Amino acid sequence: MKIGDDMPDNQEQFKNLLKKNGLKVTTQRVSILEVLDSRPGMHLTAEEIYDYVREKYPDIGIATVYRTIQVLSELNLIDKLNLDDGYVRYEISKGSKEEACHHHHHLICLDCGNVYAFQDDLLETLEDRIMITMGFQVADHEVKLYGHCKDCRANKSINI
Amino acid sequence: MKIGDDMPDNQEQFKNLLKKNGLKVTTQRVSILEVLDSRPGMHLTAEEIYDYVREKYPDIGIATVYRTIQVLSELNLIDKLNLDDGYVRYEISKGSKEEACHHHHHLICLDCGNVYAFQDDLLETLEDRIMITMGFQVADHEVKLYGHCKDCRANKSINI
DNA sequence: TTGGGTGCAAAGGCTTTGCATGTGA
DNA sequence: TCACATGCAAAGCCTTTGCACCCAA
Repeated sequence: MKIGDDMPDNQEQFKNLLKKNGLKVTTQRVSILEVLDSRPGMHLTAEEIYDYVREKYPDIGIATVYRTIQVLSELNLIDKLNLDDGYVRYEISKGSKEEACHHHHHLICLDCGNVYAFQDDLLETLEDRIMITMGFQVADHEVKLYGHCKDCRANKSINI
Repeated sequence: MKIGDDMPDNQEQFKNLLKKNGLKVTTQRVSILEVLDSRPGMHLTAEEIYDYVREKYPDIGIATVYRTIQVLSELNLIDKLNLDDGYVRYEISKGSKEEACHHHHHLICLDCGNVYAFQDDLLETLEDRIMITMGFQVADHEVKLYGHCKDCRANKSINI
């Protein structure tokens, strides 16, 4: 789906979700979700979201962006990512209409800066072992693995 | 070792490390390291470090604390921990005089708030699998697992 | 109509920086 | 001596908040 398409399905679901929670459907909220929804896998800062929304809706204020981000986060429509660079980043939540299947585990390439997700099940083994060895029951996780992605590693070996 | 002891070994090593890097040995720097060194496993904010140092050295400024934290971090003497509560926390680095054996993986108890470390080797399996399935070579990690620690789980079952 | 939402600007809160003074080597 | 370190205060920067106006329901 191209950026800028109408995406009626997601928008309709979003509107209903807002109504269901006693929140109003506003142009601002829809525009912000649209920005995030049309850029899956991108990790945008509030400022970046603000800039994208202003392309279509120049009068929006940054405060509205922050407030909407909070709303979207509470509705589990977006996930937070903190790369410790002074910005909190957000991306559209992939699975989960009902349950929060937050995927707070990322591979961050030190070469190209791309951020990849990886499968939950790889973490399950780790969390099982933590339970066995430490008696610690994991309920949620935030895992950031820094390294070199497949593509960058391939490019490197070419350059040698 | 009690808080407040002299810890001549670590201090001496620290002083040499400063000199080796062309940095001056100052009362402030030694005091700040002492605060961290005498509280292993505690995760102190800059403000908390500032408060502890002022007990012995009331004239220190918060800017010096921030600048010294940066120095200690560059010398790999302390590790950063970000719990996303608006503060960056620091703890004395355990291993590693030479190599940075940063242990950026923590278990954070949602009940008591304690922060535990766990063994590196539990992550190795995960990182091996990431390489196999994704072709991503992990170089560093920051892993935060939130849940319920052994003690809190024990206390809970008593209370039922 | 009307209460929640928005835009603007100001305030908050952690951290960094500029600058004159202090001090370790 | 003198370059680096410090203390103070101001500034930076991201984010939140107060308030009057606006608008979806």
